[in-house]
Amino acid sequence: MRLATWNVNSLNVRLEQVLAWLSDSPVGSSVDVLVLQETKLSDDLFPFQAFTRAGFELSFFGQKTYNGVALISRHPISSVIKNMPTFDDPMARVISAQVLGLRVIGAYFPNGQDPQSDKFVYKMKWLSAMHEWLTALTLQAPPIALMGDFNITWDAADVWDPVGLKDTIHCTDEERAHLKGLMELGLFDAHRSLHPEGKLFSWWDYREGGWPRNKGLRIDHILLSTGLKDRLVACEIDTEPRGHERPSDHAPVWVDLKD
DNA sequence: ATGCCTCAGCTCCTGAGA
Repeated sequence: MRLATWNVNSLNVRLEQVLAWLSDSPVGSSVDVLVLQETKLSDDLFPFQAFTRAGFELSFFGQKTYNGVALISRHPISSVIKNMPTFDDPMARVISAQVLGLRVIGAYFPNGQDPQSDKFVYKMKWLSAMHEWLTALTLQAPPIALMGDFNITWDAADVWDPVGLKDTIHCTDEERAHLKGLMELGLFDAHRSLHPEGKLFSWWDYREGGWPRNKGLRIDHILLSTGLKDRLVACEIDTEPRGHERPSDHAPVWVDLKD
């Protein structure tokens, strides 16, 4: 089973790339469940039929201009939850469903903008809410895959310039404490567990030649229940789409789990 | 340089992203 996450930075702009990735690319054509972030589309404008015609089941939850998430599956999905039941959020950031025996969660964590800003305060509250919700979920039976754009690096190994970017957004101790706090719930970072050397990135700034110079961050993650550890066989970042014409600034991240 | 790109929209500039 292959699960993937991709922040597409506007599904309106990236629709053809997403469909082509799912149908033709070596990685995407084997994806069973894909979660998207930053679709930036209200539900009435979501290109629902483009996916159903291609044979997918899906659920989506969005708003105009900002945020917006979707869960796209080649298998039946059930028990869809939009946002976190315990957190009244005006922004469309979380979608989850039961699929292939897993609770798959696609999440667009807040950016936070600047550690001194109100948006950072919101990010911290949102992270506390995620911890609270996952505490309840992990007490229930199914294994969990929490995937998405976390907007947090784990440590220096996820940062192209850890000295220059020390204590900037995505790299503060406060954000990282929240991220590591999720591991107390029995989750682990699939990518790091297979790539302990780090320095592999999932996002590159559009500015300053971020992509050609490999000046990136690893902020898109797949966290799995520890019970899935024996089934994990691969976790990779598919950098190929980042080199497309009009690319998203994020690359897809995927895991393979044994049946 | 509080910028550098890219995207959306109360759209030809501005706010936000990360």
